[in-house]
Amino acid sequence: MAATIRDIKERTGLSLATISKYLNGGNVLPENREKIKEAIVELNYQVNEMARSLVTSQSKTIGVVVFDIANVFAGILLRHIGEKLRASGYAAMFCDSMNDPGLEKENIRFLLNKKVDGLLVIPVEETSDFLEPAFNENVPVVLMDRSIKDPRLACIKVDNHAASEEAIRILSDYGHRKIAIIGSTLIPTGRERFEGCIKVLRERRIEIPEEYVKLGQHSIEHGYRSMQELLALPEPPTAVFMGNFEIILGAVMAVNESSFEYPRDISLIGFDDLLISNLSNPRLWLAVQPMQEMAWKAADLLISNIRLIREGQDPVRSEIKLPVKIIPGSSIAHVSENK
Amino acid sequence: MAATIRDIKERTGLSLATISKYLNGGNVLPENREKIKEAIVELNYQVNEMARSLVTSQSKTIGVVVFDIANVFAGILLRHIGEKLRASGYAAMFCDSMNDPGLEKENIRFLLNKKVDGLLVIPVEETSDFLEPAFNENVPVVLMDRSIKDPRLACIKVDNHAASEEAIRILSDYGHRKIAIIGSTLIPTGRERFEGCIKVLRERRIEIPEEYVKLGQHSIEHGYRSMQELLALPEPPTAVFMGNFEIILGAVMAVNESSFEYPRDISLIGFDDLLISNLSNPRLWLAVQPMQEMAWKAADLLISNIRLIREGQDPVRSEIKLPVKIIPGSSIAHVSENK
DNA sequence: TTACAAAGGCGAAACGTTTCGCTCTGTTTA
DNA sequence: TAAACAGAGCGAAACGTTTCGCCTTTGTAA
Repeated sequence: MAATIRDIKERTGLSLATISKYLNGGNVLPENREKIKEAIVELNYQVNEMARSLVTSQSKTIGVVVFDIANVFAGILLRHIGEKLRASGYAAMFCDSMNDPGLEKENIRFLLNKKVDGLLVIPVEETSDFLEPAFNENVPVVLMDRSIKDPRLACIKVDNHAASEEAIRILSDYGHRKIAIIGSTLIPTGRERFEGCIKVLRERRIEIPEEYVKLGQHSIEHGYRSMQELLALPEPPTAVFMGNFEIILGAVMAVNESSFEYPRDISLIGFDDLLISNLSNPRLWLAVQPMQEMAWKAADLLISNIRLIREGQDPVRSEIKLPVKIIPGSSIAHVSENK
Repeated sequence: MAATIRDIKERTGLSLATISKYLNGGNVLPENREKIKEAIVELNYQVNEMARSLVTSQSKTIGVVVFDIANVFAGILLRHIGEKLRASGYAAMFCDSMNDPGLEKENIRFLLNKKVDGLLVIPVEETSDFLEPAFNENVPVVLMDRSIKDPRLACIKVDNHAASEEAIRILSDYGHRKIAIIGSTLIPTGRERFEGCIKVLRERRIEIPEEYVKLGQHSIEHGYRSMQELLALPEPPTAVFMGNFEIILGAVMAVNESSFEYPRDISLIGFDDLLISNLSNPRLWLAVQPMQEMAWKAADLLISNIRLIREGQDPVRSEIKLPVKIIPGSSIAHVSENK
């Protein structure tokens, strides 16, 4: 049905080798170049990527495995990944791990069978066992957002620790000493953020009572409930650090429903930009992650590692931590002495 | 490097044909079956899908094109699509159209070149021109959520019109006659919902002043601003219909920040479930879409059409409208006579 | 014991490219 | 003027499967 390179051969009288050379950008006499061009148009010829893949053993396809595809953070990352890969001629095959390590492992196998040239992963699992098949088949892997300790892995992430240190420092500089944290230690990024907070609180000798620490899921629900509980305390905090997008959403919802007003009664600073940055009123102080940069760097690194491996060289296994920018808002108030 | 079917041949003394038969579930003597199984394990053999694709001319890959991959609605649909395709041995290649018709058109071409077996599309464009290349190459297409008038297309969507009719009827049954609508006529689903509302309002002879109609983007921002404006009117509405998830998010945010309380001062009903359903307090009345059913039906239909085409039969081009369920909440109050 | 059918196995061709090593032609260099 | 060389083209092999038509074996019924 579809035209092949052989049909072009018939039509132009040239050899397969020459036509292939043309298709791959090699040197061909101007005269023949024209002939081939013409034949391609007339026959509506399209390269059969399957055949090409078979012989080059490159599928020009990247497997993308995300912890939760319905998550906004993941979605935005996916957008930028797709963009970048596409520009380099790669297609993206996605698999959703649904926060399930078992499924994640299956995803890797599935994609490896589909002969992806490389893997881009935002992992659920915290050890690298599930990536063993990829290592065995010499398929390069680049992690995003969440790193795993393994010398065979490269990772592009964000400096969560430094950013949350900075956030707490800001609250403290405004005079706050009753600081609560709503976050999660269930995932690595959450832990890093939490540890950053704690470090500065220790440094500045700010006590943090147990009831000011709200650790749970990175979910709207956790943000909402935690904020409600904090506001209901006999001695509520004067400032709250909110560990991610969903938590912010829930927590701000809770504040708005309550009799508290921010920043008058409570100061807020949060992690992740995404949608709400220019919407909430008053504007929130936010630690915003360089989503596009993270995605692009990861895609670039993966593609370059694929090339390196093909050329027999060693791939680059660096862990890169991108800086997080803190954007000022109007959600933090100075604390008067007596508070 | 990697083991091939030939290595298994060497090891077992069987022919390629027999081994292939085994791999594809054909009948093989128990004795040989064991031999092959053993060899596969020892050699760590994996079928090379590229070679298989070349000869069967099936890539076992579906192209999925979404209007905006960072959109929560799209994300949830993607999750269910991936799930279903996966279970049938198909991989999903995603492309993000970023709400850009030009990019959408490119996406189709790109995926067709990658030799996908079929296309699943939530379209940006409202005419089918951009799908012409798929029709030419006889690649089946199933639309989701948003239909396009073209006899060559199948579509699985939701009965937006009926659902919003129902929603307005409920508000009206509670006695409301000052009903505002925040929605969008920029996309087909938005228009269907809007028309459903209008139909019932007409039927029941409920006047709808211009300032009660807020049409814009399906965005948090539009919901937020519109609700603010509605509440600031000299004669604000007693009830508001909110056209989608993002609008609900923004609108509820605006209500919570205001001095209004729902349902006391204003009644609310919204379209789309997604995240907030069991969170907002008081609970919202919501029209929830059967996301999983929509995704699964679409994937099933596409796969079955792929089979039909391969067998030389005509694919099924139906447009299926799934019913939307309205889930009661506590966000609607009765209106007293004098209002 | 023969005949026959069914089951299982086999060799070879096919799928549509890329690539290696060779040849030919014409031009530059010493 | 001969030697060296670059540019362009070619034929054939290779990539790793599936599948077609044919052959062999085995078991069963007549």
